[in-house]
Amino acid sequence: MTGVTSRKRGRPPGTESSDTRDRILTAAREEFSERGYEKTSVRGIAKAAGVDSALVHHYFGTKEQVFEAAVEVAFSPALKMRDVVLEGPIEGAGERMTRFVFGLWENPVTRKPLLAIIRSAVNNEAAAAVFRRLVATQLMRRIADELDTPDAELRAELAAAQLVGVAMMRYVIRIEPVASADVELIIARVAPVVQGHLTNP
Amino acid sequence: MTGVTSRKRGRPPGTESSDTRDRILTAAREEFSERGYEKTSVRGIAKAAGVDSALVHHYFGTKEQVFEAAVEVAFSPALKMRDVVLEGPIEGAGERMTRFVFGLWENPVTRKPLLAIIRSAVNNEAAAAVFRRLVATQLMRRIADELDTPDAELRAELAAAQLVGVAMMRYVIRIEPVASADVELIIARVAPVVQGHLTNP
DNA sequence: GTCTATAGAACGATAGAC
DNA sequence: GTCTATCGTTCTATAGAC
Repeated sequence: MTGVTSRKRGRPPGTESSDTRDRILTAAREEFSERGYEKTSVRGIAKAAGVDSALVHHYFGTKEQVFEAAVEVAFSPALKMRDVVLEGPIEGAGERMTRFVFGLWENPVTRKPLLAIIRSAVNNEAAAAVFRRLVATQLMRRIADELDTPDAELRAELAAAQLVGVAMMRYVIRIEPVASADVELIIARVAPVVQGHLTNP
Repeated sequence: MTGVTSRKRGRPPGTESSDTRDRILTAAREEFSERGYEKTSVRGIAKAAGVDSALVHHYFGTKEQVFEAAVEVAFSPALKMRDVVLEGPIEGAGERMTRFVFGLWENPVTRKPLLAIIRSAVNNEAAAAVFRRLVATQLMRRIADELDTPDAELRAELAAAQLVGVAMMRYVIRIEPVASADVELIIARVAPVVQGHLTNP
């Protein structure tokens, strides 16, 4: 017997194992973010994680369930964004929102699930649903609730569209010069546009 | 002998056949635009065109060459855009550019190759190269040449990014309410933003 | 010009041994 | 918990008959 307390013996159900699960998730994020849903294979994830492909199915089930588990981490920072944007005067909401989004994209850790979602949502309906849930229902609608303008939801989405578009050009397709431009220069030009979408007449 | 003039006999080389080639191209555009590069199969294109898959290879070679032939039609209207945007006073360039782009997207015929390019460019490097050639080198750079502002190229690309972002939300991912909003309402909000990117201080 | 047939490879998923 | 083995499917691409 090990020197633990007097609870039930053995591992509690549902916690399963060591770090293998996390290694698979990390590998899955890497693969999905680089290749998108269709081009990523369960076998490729398994090889990158140094395990057998059957083990991936053992932990997560189908390929779609692996994807959902891999991108789930993108939701907590995204939900934080709502608070960040709404704390402080409305005149600064555009800049706070722009800075927050570029902060996520510039950080290699948070960038991966975002890339995975955007690369996959374009060709896969399940991933598109994840994208919609992330951008629209969870985020923009709540921000729109705080605007008392007509077309508030549409405005919030057009603001988001500017950010999504820059992300596409800079991080996904990598078109120059926007792909290599200093991020502060981009923020300086984009933040007023986002602000304008939210609050201009 | 047919009643033609006295040139060489038979069909000139390179023109090959009737309308089969066009039927394949139309089917290819349909498939690539709906599924993206990876999920589209040569067999699926062949079936949609009512021919054998080997015939597709016969006409175009590899799958990648089929793709290039299918999206080639997107280039002539895009090149026309440069002229449309630059004819007339610079104060109206934003609206002309916005109207032109939404005109392409709202027309089901021109929408298909655009969808094909954007759905494919996100996961396929060859398609990404097509996208870059279309958006950046052919279009935005030339428009930037006409602006005598600092960061002209970056400005032109941020303007394009707003349009790409709206296209993603409205036509690719289909997020509400922007997916169903009246196009004139969207143009009214987006055109000033595009104009601002191009000419604001 | 259009097809049949097939080579050769990769895929998702499962059953079951250890 | 981890792996071997394998089933059934689908894919690109080519060779070659008609």
